[in-house]
Amino acid sequence: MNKGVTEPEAMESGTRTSTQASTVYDRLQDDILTGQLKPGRKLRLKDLIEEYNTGNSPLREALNRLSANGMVVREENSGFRVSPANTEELMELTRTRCWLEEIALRESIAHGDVAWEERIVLAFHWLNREAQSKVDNVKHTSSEWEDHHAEFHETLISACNSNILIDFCAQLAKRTLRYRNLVEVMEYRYRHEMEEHRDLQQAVLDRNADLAVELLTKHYTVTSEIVLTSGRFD
Amino acid sequence: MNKGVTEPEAMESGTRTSTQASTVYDRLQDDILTGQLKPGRKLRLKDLIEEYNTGNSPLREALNRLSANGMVVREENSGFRVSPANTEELMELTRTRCWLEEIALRESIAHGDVAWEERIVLAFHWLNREAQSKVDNVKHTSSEWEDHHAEFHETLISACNSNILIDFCAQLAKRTLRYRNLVEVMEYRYRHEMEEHRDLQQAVLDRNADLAVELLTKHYTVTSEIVLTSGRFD
DNA sequence: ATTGCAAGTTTTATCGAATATATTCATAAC
DNA sequence: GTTATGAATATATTCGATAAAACTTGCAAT
Repeated sequence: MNKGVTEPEAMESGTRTSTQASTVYDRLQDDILTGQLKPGRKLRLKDLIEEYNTGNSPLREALNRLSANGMVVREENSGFRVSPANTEELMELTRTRCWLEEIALRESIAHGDVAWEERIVLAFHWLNREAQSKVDNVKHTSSEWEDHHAEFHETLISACNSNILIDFCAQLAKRTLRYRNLVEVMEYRYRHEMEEHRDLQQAVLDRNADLAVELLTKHYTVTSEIVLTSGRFD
Repeated sequence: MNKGVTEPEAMESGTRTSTQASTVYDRLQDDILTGQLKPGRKLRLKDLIEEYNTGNSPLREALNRLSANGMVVREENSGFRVSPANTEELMELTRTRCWLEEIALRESIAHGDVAWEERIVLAFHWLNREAQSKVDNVKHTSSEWEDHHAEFHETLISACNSNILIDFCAQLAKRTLRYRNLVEVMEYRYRHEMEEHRDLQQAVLDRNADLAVELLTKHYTVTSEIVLTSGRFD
């Protein structure tokens, strides 16, 4: 509109240094993960441009990034859709996640230093606290708890000495989270997760790798099974 | 221009059903993997538009996809560059690759069926044949051998029952290949790779998981070390 | 010399329009 | 009824131009 004057002007939300493609990427990913955008749903460019109040190019760039991460599938010459969800994929995700996190956890336990232990203690503390406020019926967005939960699990494997592996695990965690958010019933969360996390943390701090791996694997497997029986996808 | 008649017209290369963004994606990836585009190199849009004879949008879409795969790094508001290469990353890649392929190989050996065995035999045959023609000084593009090589390793782990894991391994393979292509001296290939592949194949067909894993791990580790001592990155 | 600033230049990111491709719908032939 | 055909419509992809941001350069002050 104006060239020389670069009016700072009311900019939606103070997205200073970030690019538009990146913010719409974040929002899209978030909406997919939280289940706002349902699996398999066609992503019509025109609609998204309206919905996310952005332009053609940034939107397409975001979608292209998401497609490389498996969040979205690209259909050559006919646009994009949210990657479909099905039982088989959740099982595959869980299986693979157990394999990868086992390695990452063992390596972390073998090489983690004191600072790593401290980060675990802190992450557990925050998770616990959040869980407590949930029990006490304090208003909390479920996403806050999810953030702390993700943070806790990330911290456990953060000393594995491979950022690539950490990144893979993060991808698996995200894609799994989507399934959890697809089942409406939230009951499944009120099982013994607090105890599970406590025991897991203890085993890790004790450097008891075998036990820790067993607990972690069971944690993921049980969650997956609950989700599988609670929800119908595909 | 014309609608009903779809004039074929001189179209660069017969890109029928594929989109322009995808073809430039393939070419870019190829040029990065083969080392035509050196690590860390700035990717100026204007230059690439010329070089790849394409437009702004498809190019940016391709770059965005590549950035999600770690082939290219995005620098918010200042474009793209080829991901830098350094000793540490190669070591991390190799380490991670050994971990992941160990799992994938063990699973494949545990669950692979007869068809899988046949695919291995075939893949090995083609690789061997290609290697032979190399020894005989028959003209061969190095990429042909690389294709067969990749195919062989992919086949070994193809029965692991997790496409996600297979995909991760493929990513690691690609990113490792780039380092191999960075060292000009090709001598490193003329070691006992043929024997290594033969022994590996044998162990796999014998369903001797421990031996197979040992051979595979050594194969990757040795290659990595040779590359590390032959080339200087970072 | 070094730092700070401001115009000018280059490069990136985004927009709006044009083109190519897919999809739908109606009609006709079997 | 089912399949084939072709216009009409919708949608995706790409182009060319504009705006925004980063980077450079030159000059002035310390």
